[in-house]
Amino acid sequence: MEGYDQLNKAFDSRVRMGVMSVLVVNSWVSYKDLKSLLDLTDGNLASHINALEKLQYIEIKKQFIAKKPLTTYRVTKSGRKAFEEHINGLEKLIKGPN
Amino acid sequence: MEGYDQLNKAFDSRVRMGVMSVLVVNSWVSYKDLKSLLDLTDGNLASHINALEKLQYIEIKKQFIAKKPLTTYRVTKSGRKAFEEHINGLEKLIKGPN
DNA sequence: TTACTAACTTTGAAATACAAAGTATAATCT
DNA sequence: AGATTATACTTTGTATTTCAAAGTTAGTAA
Repeated sequence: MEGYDQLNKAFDSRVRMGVMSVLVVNSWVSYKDLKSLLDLTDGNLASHINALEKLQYIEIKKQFIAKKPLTTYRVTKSGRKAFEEHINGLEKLIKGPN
Repeated sequence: MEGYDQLNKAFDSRVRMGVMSVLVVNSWVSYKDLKSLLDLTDGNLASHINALEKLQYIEIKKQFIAKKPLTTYRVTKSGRKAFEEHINGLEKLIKGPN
């Protein structure tokens, strides 16, 4: 099974796939935007973000903008690498043998 | 998030991705082969196969070959469709906006 | 001071994952 | 005949994960 062992357990989740997919193409996306983009509850988003942060796949920035708190996220270098590896595995799996 | 809502929860698993990937390109693959291809324990493989069968994504055939039991699996039409939809979602996610 | 917003955290229930051990059936060995 | 082996599960039990709902905190606004 070519590619199978390149699949990363961290991305065995629709939500985490969604978060990473957003973050690999957009830098510093807000909590609110992620929540609405992926249509999640607070508890759910927070726990997935937490998991990705613990793995150091994403990085967090907290600021006040227009006098309101704004938390934003971006993917780290190793997060990007891990995600690419996973995608790579998926592509191999999907293409099949040939 | 283009593609995000095409992701199928049923395939939020390395093992089920593996099983489906094998089965979309090979018809009637045996239990034993799946187990060794994906390097799984019996309990684990059986439960994932069970889940896929309940969803009617795979179909099971039981025979005796060379006087030994042989259970084989193939993907169903709707399983193939569901998997393709998922892959489609993944591809959209991965390609990003552009 | 009360209400509101962003962003969490906590709690708890349900679902999922997984290994280890046990089971059923038929075949083969002694 | 009795024991052993192979395939393919099923059962059991634990650990992990997922998720919603409710609660929390800090700053802002009326």
